[in-house]
Amino acid sequence: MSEPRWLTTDQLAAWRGFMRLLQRLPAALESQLQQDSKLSFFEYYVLAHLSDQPERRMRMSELALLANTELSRLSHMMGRLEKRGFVRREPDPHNGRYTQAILTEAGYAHLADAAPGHVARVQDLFVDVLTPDDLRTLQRISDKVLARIEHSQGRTTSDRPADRAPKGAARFGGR
Amino acid sequence: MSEPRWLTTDQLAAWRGFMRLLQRLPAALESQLQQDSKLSFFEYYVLAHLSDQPERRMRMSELALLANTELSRLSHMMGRLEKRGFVRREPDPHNGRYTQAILTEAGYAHLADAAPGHVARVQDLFVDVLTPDDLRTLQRISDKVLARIEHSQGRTTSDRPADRAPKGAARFGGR
DNA sequence: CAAGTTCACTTGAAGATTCAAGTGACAACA
DNA sequence: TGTTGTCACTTGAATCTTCAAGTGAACTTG
Repeated sequence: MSEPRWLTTDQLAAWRGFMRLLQRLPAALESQLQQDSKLSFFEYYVLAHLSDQPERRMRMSELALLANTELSRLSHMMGRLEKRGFVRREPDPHNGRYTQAILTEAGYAHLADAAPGHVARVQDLFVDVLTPDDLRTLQRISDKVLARIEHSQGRTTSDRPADRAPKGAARFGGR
Repeated sequence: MSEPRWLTTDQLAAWRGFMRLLQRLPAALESQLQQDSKLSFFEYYVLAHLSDQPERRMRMSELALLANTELSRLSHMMGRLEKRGFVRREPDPHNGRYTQAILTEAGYAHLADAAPGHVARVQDLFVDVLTPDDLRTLQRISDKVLARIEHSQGRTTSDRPADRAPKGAARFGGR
Protein backbone atom coordinates (compact mmCIF):
# COMPACT_ATOMS: atom_id res chain seq x y z
CA MET A 1 0.00 0.00 0.00
CA SER A 2 2.93 2.35 0.59
CA GLU A 3 5.35 4.01 -1.79
CA PRO A 4 7.37 1.17 -3.25
CA ARG A 5 10.91 0.67 -2.11
CA TRP A 6 13.24 1.04 -5.09
CA LEU A 7 16.66 -0.52 -5.22
CA THR A 8 19.75 1.24 -3.93
CA THR A 9 22.55 1.99 -6.35
CA ASP A 10 24.56 -0.99 -5.18
CA GLN A 11 21.64 -3.35 -5.22
CA LEU A 12 20.71 -2.21 -8.67
CA ALA A 13 24.22 -2.63 -9.98
CA ALA A 14 24.41 -6.15 -8.61
CA TRP A 15 21.02 -7.01 -9.99
CA ARG A 16 21.81 -5.65 -13.43
CA GLY A 17 25.08 -7.49 -13.65
CA PHE A 18 23.45 -10.65 -12.51
CA MET A 19 20.62 -10.31 -15.02
CA ARG A 20 23.15 -9.91 -17.73
CA LEU A 21 24.86 -13.05 -16.60
CA LEU A 22 21.50 -14.80 -16.52
CA GLN A 23 21.15 -14.04 -20.21
CA ARG A 24 24.67 -14.49 -21.41
CA LEU A 25 25.98 -17.59 -19.74
CA PRO A 26 23.21 -19.92 -20.91
CA ALA A 27 23.39 -18.36 -24.35
CA ALA A 28 27.12 -18.98 -24.58
CA LEU A 29 26.76 -22.59 -23.50
CA GLU A 30 23.82 -23.16 -25.83
CA SER A 31 25.70 -21.89 -28.77
CA GLN A 32 28.57 -24.28 -28.17
CA LEU A 33 26.22 -27.23 -27.75
CA GLN A 34 24.16 -26.26 -30.74
CA GLN A 35 27.15 -25.86 -33.00
CA ASP A 36 29.02 -28.93 -31.92
CA SER A 37 26.20 -31.33 -31.10
CA LYS A 38 22.89 -29.90 -32.27
CA LEU A 39 21.55 -29.99 -28.75
CA SER A 40 19.99 -27.27 -26.66
CA PHE A 41 21.19 -26.69 -23.12
CA PHE A 42 17.96 -28.19 -21.95
CA GLU A 43 18.19 -31.25 -24.17
CA TYR A 44 21.73 -31.86 -23.03
CA TYR A 45 20.74 -31.93 -19.38
CA VAL A 46 17.80 -34.17 -20.01
CA LEU A 47 20.05 -36.68 -21.71
CA ALA A 48 22.65 -36.24 -18.99
CA HIS A 49 20.17 -36.90 -16.23
CA LEU A 50 18.94 -40.01 -17.97
CA SER A 51 22.48 -41.28 -18.38
CA ASP A 52 22.97 -40.85 -14.62
CA GLN A 53 20.15 -43.24 -13.81
CA PRO A 54 20.71 -46.94 -13.06
CA GLU A 55 19.13 -48.26 -16.24
CA ARG A 56 19.43 -44.96 -18.07
CA ARG A 57 15.71 -44.67 -17.59
CA MET A 58 13.44 -42.57 -15.49
CA ARG A 59 9.85 -41.50 -15.07
CA MET A 60 8.83 -38.46 -17.07
CA SER A 61 7.68 -36.50 -14.08
CA GLU A 62 10.84 -37.16 -12.08
CA LEU A 63 12.86 -36.10 -15.05
CA ALA A 64 10.79 -32.96 -15.34
CA LEU A 65 11.58 -32.14 -11.73
CA LEU A 66 15.31 -32.69 -12.21
CA ALA A 67 15.30 -30.62 -15.34
CA ASN A 68 13.32 -27.83 -13.70
CA THR A 69 10.64 -27.89 -16.32
CA GLU A 70 6.99 -28.61 -16.88
CA LEU A 71 5.79 -31.93 -18.14
CA SER A 72 4.36 -30.48 -21.29
CA ARG A 73 7.62 -29.01 -22.42
CA LEU A 74 9.43 -32.21 -21.58
CA SER A 75 6.87 -34.30 -23.41
CA HIS A 76 7.19 -32.25 -26.59
CA MET A 77 10.95 -32.36 -26.31
CA MET A 78 11.02 -36.10 -25.79
CA GLY A 79 8.95 -36.43 -28.93
CA ARG A 80 11.68 -34.61 -30.82
CA LEU A 81 14.51 -36.56 -29.24
CA GLU A 82 12.60 -39.73 -29.96
CA LYS A 83 12.45 -38.88 -33.65
CA ARG A 84 16.19 -38.43 -33.59
CA GLY A 85 16.54 -41.86 -32.00
CA PHE A 86 18.14 -40.58 -28.79
CA VAL A 87 15.42 -41.73 -26.43
CA ARG A 88 12.33 -43.85 -26.38
CA ARG A 89 9.37 -44.11 -24.06
CA GLU A 90 7.46 -47.02 -22.64
CA PRO A 91 4.70 -47.30 -20.10
CA ASP A 92 5.79 -48.41 -16.65
CA PRO A 93 4.70 -52.08 -16.38
CA HIS A 94 3.92 -51.58 -12.68
CA ASN A 95 1.73 -48.57 -13.14
CA GLY A 96 0.12 -47.79 -16.44
CA ARG A 97 -0.06 -44.09 -15.92
CA TYR A 98 3.66 -43.64 -15.52
CA THR A 99 5.89 -43.31 -18.54
CA GLN A 100 9.52 -44.30 -18.53
CA ALA A 101 11.87 -42.22 -20.59
CA ILE A 102 14.80 -44.29 -21.77
CA LEU A 103 18.14 -43.21 -23.19
CA THR A 104 19.02 -45.30 -26.24
CA GLU A 105 22.51 -46.41 -27.18
CA ALA A 106 22.52 -43.82 -29.92
CA GLY A 107 21.46 -41.20 -27.40
CA TYR A 108 24.20 -42.24 -25.01
CA ALA A 109 26.76 -42.16 -27.77
CA HIS A 110 25.66 -38.71 -28.85
CA LEU A 111 25.82 -37.45 -25.28
CA ALA A 112 29.24 -39.00 -24.77
CA ASP A 113 30.35 -37.12 -27.83
CA ALA A 114 28.88 -33.83 -26.69
CA ALA A 115 29.99 -33.95 -23.08
CA PRO A 116 33.69 -33.09 -23.25
CA GLY A 117 33.08 -29.96 -25.28
CA HIS A 118 30.33 -28.81 -23.00
CA VAL A 119 32.19 -29.51 -19.78
CA ALA A 120 35.23 -27.76 -21.16
CA ARG A 121 33.12 -24.71 -21.87
CA VAL A 122 31.69 -24.72 -18.35
CA GLN A 123 35.22 -24.93 -17.03
CA ASP A 124 36.42 -22.20 -19.29
CA LEU A 125 33.65 -19.68 -18.79
CA PHE A 126 32.61 -20.38 -15.25
CA VAL A 127 34.74 -22.58 -13.06
CA ASP A 128 38.14 -21.34 -14.15
CA VAL A 129 37.44 -17.66 -13.59
CA LEU A 130 36.16 -18.18 -10.06
CA THR A 131 38.07 -18.90 -6.88
CA PRO A 132 37.00 -21.81 -4.67
CA ASP A 133 35.72 -19.15 -2.33
CA ASP A 134 33.65 -17.56 -5.05
CA LEU A 135 32.15 -20.94 -5.78
CA ARG A 136 31.25 -21.51 -2.16
CA THR A 137 29.67 -18.10 -1.87
CA LEU A 138 27.78 -18.57 -5.07
CA GLN A 139 26.45 -21.85 -3.87
CA ARG A 140 25.22 -20.26 -0.66
CA ILE A 141 23.63 -17.46 -2.64
CA SER A 142 21.90 -19.88 -4.97
CA ASP A 143 20.60 -21.90 -2.08
CA LYS A 144 19.25 -18.88 -0.28
CA VAL A 145 17.48 -17.46 -3.29
CA LEU A 146 16.13 -20.84 -4.33
CA ALA A 147 14.83 -21.45 -0.84
CA ARG A 148 13.06 -18.12 -0.94
CA ILE A 149 11.57 -18.86 -4.34
CA GLU A 150 10.34 -22.26 -3.26
CA HIS A 151 8.94 -20.83 -0.08
CA SER A 152 7.08 -18.15 -1.99
CA GLN A 153 5.52 -20.67 -4.37
CA GLY A 154 3.74 -22.11 -1.40
CA ARG A 155 1.71 -18.92 -1.07
CA THR A 156 -1.23 -17.70 -3.11
CA THR A 157 -1.02 -15.03 -5.74
CA SER A 158 -2.94 -12.50 -3.75
CA ASP A 159 -0.75 -12.39 -0.68
CA ARG A 160 2.35 -11.55 -2.59
CA PRO A 161 3.82 -8.10 -1.90
CA ALA A 162 3.27 -4.97 -3.91
CA ASP A 163 0.92 -3.35 -6.33
CA ARG A 164 0.98 0.35 -5.77
CA ALA A 165 2.04 2.78 -8.49
CA PRO A 166 4.97 5.11 -7.88
CA LYS A 167 4.84 8.89 -7.89
CA GLY A 168 6.88 10.99 -10.28
CA ALA A 169 9.16 9.79 -13.02
CA ALA A 170 10.63 6.58 -11.70
CA ARG A 171 13.26 4.47 -13.41
CA PHE A 172 11.81 1.06 -13.79
CA GLY A 173 14.99 -0.83 -14.32
CA GLY A 174 15.82 0.64 -10.96
CA ARG A 175 18.66 3.13 -10.34
CA MET B 1 43.20 -34.13 -27.29
CA SER B 2 43.61 -35.40 -23.73
CA GLU B 3 41.15 -36.99 -21.34
CA PRO B 4 38.71 -34.23 -20.47
CA ARG B 5 38.85 -32.65 -17.07
CA TRP B 6 35.57 -33.28 -15.25
CA LEU B 7 34.31 -31.09 -12.48
CA THR B 8 35.20 -31.72 -8.84
CA THR B 9 32.40 -32.46 -6.41
CA ASP B 10 32.40 -28.92 -5.10
CA GLN B 11 32.53 -27.35 -8.50
CA LEU B 12 29.72 -29.55 -9.68
CA ALA B 13 27.56 -28.74 -6.67
CA ALA B 14 28.06 -25.03 -7.21
CA TRP B 15 27.35 -25.35 -10.91
CA ARG B 16 24.20 -27.38 -10.38
CA GLY B 17 22.84 -24.99 -7.82
CA PHE B 18 23.60 -22.08 -10.00
CA MET B 19 21.97 -23.68 -13.04
CA ARG B 20 18.90 -24.26 -10.98
CA LEU B 21 18.87 -20.61 -10.03
CA LEU B 22 19.36 -19.69 -13.66
CA GLN B 23 16.10 -21.48 -14.43
CA ARG B 24 14.06 -20.61 -11.42
CA LEU B 25 14.65 -16.97 -10.74
CA PRO B 26 13.68 -15.71 -14.20
CA ALA B 27 10.71 -18.06 -14.20
CA ALA B 28 9.49 -16.72 -10.87
CA LEU B 29 9.82 -13.13 -12.01
CA GLU B 30 8.17 -13.86 -15.34
CA SER B 31 5.22 -15.43 -13.74
CA GLN B 32 4.60 -12.40 -11.54
CA LEU B 33 4.90 -10.04 -14.49
CA GLN B 34 2.76 -12.20 -16.70
CA GLN B 35 0.01 -12.54 -14.15
CA ASP B 36 -0.06 -8.96 -12.99
CA SER B 37 0.84 -7.10 -16.17
CA LYS B 38 0.79 -9.46 -19.13
CA LEU B 39 4.43 -8.71 -19.83
CA SER B 40 7.36 -11.05 -20.23
CA PHE B 41 10.55 -10.39 -18.33
CA PHE B 42 12.09 -9.38 -21.60
CA GLU B 43 9.27 -7.04 -22.58
CA TYR B 44 9.40 -5.40 -19.18
CA TYR B 45 13.07 -4.58 -19.52
CA VAL B 46 12.68 -3.28 -23.02
CA LEU B 47 9.99 -0.87 -21.84
CA ALA B 48 12.08 -0.02 -18.78
CA HIS B 49 15.14 0.81 -20.84
CA LEU B 50 13.10 3.00 -23.12
CA SER B 51 11.62 4.85 -20.19
CA ASP B 52 15.14 5.57 -18.96
CA GLN B 53 16.05 7.40 -22.12
CA PRO B 54 15.85 11.20 -22.46
CA GLU B 55 12.92 11.26 -24.87
CA ARG B 56 11.82 7.74 -24.01
CA ARG B 57 13.19 6.78 -27.38
CA MET B 58 16.19 4.88 -28.60
CA ARG B 59 17.65 3.20 -31.64
CA MET B 60 16.63 -0.41 -32.15
CA SER B 61 20.15 -1.71 -32.21
CA GLU B 62 21.19 0.11 -29.03
CA LEU B 63 18.12 -1.23 -27.35
CA ALA B 64 18.99 -4.70 -28.54
CA LEU B 65 22.41 -4.36 -26.94
CA LEU B 66 20.98 -3.16 -23.64
CA ALA B 67 18.44 -5.94 -23.63
CA ASN B 68 21.06 -8.56 -24.49
CA THR B 69 19.18 -9.78 -27.49
CA GLU B 70 19.34 -10.03 -31.25
CA LEU B 71 17.71 -7.48 -33.47
CA SER B 72 15.36 -9.98 -35.00
CA ARG B 73 13.85 -10.96 -31.72
CA LEU B 74 13.55 -7.34 -30.69
CA SER B 75 11.97 -6.41 -33.98
CA HIS B 76 9.30 -9.10 -33.68
CA MET B 77 8.68 -8.12 -30.12
CA MET B 78 8.36 -4.45 -30.95
CA GLY B 79 5.80 -5.43 -33.54
CA ARG B 80 3.76 -7.05 -30.81
CA LEU B 81 4.19 -4.19 -28.35
CA GLU B 82 3.26 -1.81 -31.14
CA LYS B 83 -0.02 -3.62 -31.70
CA ARG B 84 -0.74 -3.24 -28.03
CA GLY B 85 -0.04 0.48 -28.33
CA PHE B 86 2.90 0.49 -25.91
CA VAL B 87 5.54 1.61 -28.39
CA ARG B 88 5.85 2.95 -31.89
CA ARG B 89 8.69 3.16 -34.38
CA GLU B 90 9.86 5.88 -36.70
CA PRO B 91 12.87 6.20 -38.95
CA ASP B 92 15.65 8.38 -37.61
CA PRO B 93 15.41 11.66 -39.55
CA HIS B 94 19.20 12.01 -39.50
CA ASN B 95 19.93 8.59 -40.86
CA GLY B 96 17.36 6.66 -42.80
CA ARG B 97 18.62 3.26 -41.86
CA TYR B 98 18.24 3.74 -38.16
CA THR B 99 14.92 3.13 -36.49
CA GLN B 100 13.86 4.85 -33.30
CA ALA B 101 11.79 2.85 -30.87
CA ILE B 102 9.54 5.13 -28.85
CA LEU B 103 7.65 4.45 -25.66
CA THR B 104 4.10 5.80 -25.91
CA GLU B 105 2.15 7.34 -23.04
CA ALA B 106 0.11 4.16 -22.81
CA GLY B 107 3.30 2.15 -22.69
CA TYR B 108 4.70 4.35 -19.96
CA ALA B 109 1.51 4.08 -17.99
CA HIS B 110 1.50 0.33 -18.30
CA LEU B 111 5.10 0.14 -17.19
CA ALA B 112 4.47 2.46 -14.27
CA ASP B 113 1.72 0.12 -13.24
CA ALA B 114 3.84 -2.98 -13.57
CA ALA B 115 6.98 -1.66 -11.92
CA PRO B 116 6.16 -1.71 -8.21
CA GLY B 117 5.06 -5.33 -8.30
CA HIS B 118 8.10 -6.39 -10.21
CA VAL B 119 10.57 -4.45 -8.10
CA ALA B 120 8.94 -5.80 -4.97
CA ARG B 121 9.43 -9.31 -6.28
CA VAL B 122 13.09 -8.66 -7.03
CA GLN B 123 13.47 -7.33 -3.51
CA ASP B 124 11.64 -10.24 -2.02
CA LEU B 125 13.31 -13.08 -3.90
CA PHE B 126 16.74 -11.69 -4.47
CA VAL B 127 17.85 -8.57 -2.64
CA ASP B 128 16.29 -9.27 0.73
CA VAL B 129 17.78 -12.73 1.15
CA LEU B 130 21.31 -11.56 0.41
CA THR B 131 23.71 -9.60 2.57
CA PRO B 132 25.43 -6.53 1.17
CA ASP B 133 28.53 -8.66 1.08
CA ASP B 134 26.79 -11.34 -0.92
CA LEU B 135 25.69 -8.70 -3.39
CA ARG B 136 29.21 -7.37 -3.76
CA THR B 137 30.62 -10.84 -4.29
CA LEU B 138 27.91 -11.68 -6.76
CA GLN B 139 28.65 -8.57 -8.69
CA ARG B 140 32.31 -9.45 -8.89
CA ILE B 141 31.44 -12.97 -9.97
CA SER B 142 29.10 -11.70 -12.67
CA ASP B 143 31.72 -9.31 -13.94
CA LYS B 144 34.39 -11.96 -14.10
CA VAL B 145 32.26 -14.50 -15.91
CA LEU B 146 30.86 -11.90 -18.28
CA ALA B 147 34.34 -10.67 -19.08
CA ARG B 148 35.39 -14.21 -19.87
CA ILE B 149 32.36 -14.76 -22.07
CA GLU B 150 32.94 -11.56 -23.97
CA HIS B 151 36.59 -12.36 -24.36
CA SER B 152 35.79 -15.80 -25.71
CA GLN B 153 33.37 -14.45 -28.28
CA GLY B 154 36.33 -12.75 -29.88
CA ARG B 155 37.73 -16.13 -30.90
CA THR B 156 36.79 -18.47 -33.71
CA THR B 157 34.80 -21.65 -33.28
CA SER B 158 37.70 -23.91 -34.14
CA ASP B 159 40.13 -22.80 -31.47
CA ARG B 160 37.75 -23.43 -28.63
CA PRO B 161 38.79 -26.20 -26.24
CA ALA B 162 37.60 -29.79 -26.26
CA ASP B 163 36.20 -32.55 -28.38
CA ARG B 164 37.52 -35.82 -27.07
CA ALA B 165 35.19 -38.57 -25.83
CA PRO B 166 35.64 -39.88 -22.29
CA LYS B 167 36.46 -43.46 -21.36
CA GLY B 168 34.10 -45.61 -19.35
CA ALA B 169 30.72 -44.60 -18.04
CA ALA B 170 31.04 -40.91 -17.34
CA ARG B 171 28.39 -38.77 -15.71
CA PHE B 172 27.70 -35.98 -18.08
CA GLY B 173 26.10 -33.62 -15.68
CA GLY B 174 29.47 -33.88 -14.01
CA ARG B 175 30.30 -35.58 -10.66
C1' DC C 1 28.87 9.58 -59.71
C1' DA C 2 27.49 4.99 -60.73
C1' DA C 3 28.06 0.32 -59.16
C1' DG C 4 28.96 -2.58 -55.62
C1' DT C 5 29.13 -3.23 -50.58
C1' DT C 6 27.85 -2.80 -45.99
C1' DC C 7 24.58 -1.64 -42.39
C1' DA C 8 20.33 -1.63 -39.80
C1' DC C 9 16.85 -3.36 -39.77
C1' DT C 10 12.32 -6.40 -41.31
C1' DT C 11 10.09 -10.42 -42.79
C1' DG C 12 8.71 -15.36 -43.32
C1' DA C 13 9.12 -19.86 -42.26
C1' DA C 14 10.62 -23.38 -39.18
C1' DG C 15 11.22 -24.74 -34.50
C1' DA C 16 10.37 -24.42 -29.56
C1' DT C 17 7.52 -23.23 -25.58
C1' DT C 18 3.27 -22.38 -23.15
C1' DC C 19 -1.50 -22.90 -22.09
C1' DA C 20 -5.71 -25.30 -22.05
C1' DA C 21 -8.02 -29.17 -23.09
C1' DG C 22 -8.00 -34.19 -23.76
C1' DT C 23 -7.06 -39.24 -22.57
C1' DG C 24 -6.45 -43.32 -20.36
C1' DA C 25 -4.86 -45.51 -16.12
C1' DC C 26 -5.59 -46.09 -11.24
C1' DA C 27 -7.84 -44.82 -6.58
C1' DA C 28 -11.62 -43.88 -3.45
C1' DC C 29 -15.95 -44.22 -2.09
C1' DA C 30 -20.85 -45.61 -1.88
C1' DT D 1 -18.90 -52.89 -8.65
C1' DG D 2 -19.83 -48.89 -10.70
C1' DT D 3 -19.19 -44.08 -10.64
C1' DT D 4 -16.60 -40.18 -9.67
C1' DG D 5 -12.20 -38.25 -9.11
C1' DT D 6 -7.36 -37.68 -9.52
C1' DC D 7 -2.91 -38.43 -11.63
C1' DA D 8 0.48 -38.60 -15.23
C1' DC D 9 0.93 -37.65 -18.96
C1' DT D 10 -0.15 -36.18 -24.34
C1' DT D 11 -1.93 -33.23 -27.77
C1' DG D 12 -3.18 -28.96 -30.46
C1' DA D 13 -3.33 -24.32 -30.96
C1' DA D 14 -1.41 -19.93 -29.96
C1' DT D 15 2.78 -17.47 -28.95
C1' DC D 16 7.42 -16.61 -29.12
C1' DT D 17 12.14 -17.34 -30.77
C1' DT D 18 15.58 -18.39 -34.21
C1' DC D 19 17.53 -18.63 -38.65
C1' DA D 20 18.00 -17.29 -43.32
C1' DA D 21 16.77 -14.36 -46.68
C1' DG D 22 15.10 -9.81 -48.15
C1' DT D 23 14.99 -4.55 -48.40
C1' DG D 24 16.26 -0.06 -48.71
C1' DA D 25 19.49 3.57 -47.07
C1' DA D 26 24.17 5.07 -46.69
C1' DC D 27 29.00 4.42 -47.54
C1' DT D 28 33.13 3.25 -50.70
C1' DT D 29 35.76 3.19 -54.54
C1' DG D 30 37.21 3.31 -59.15
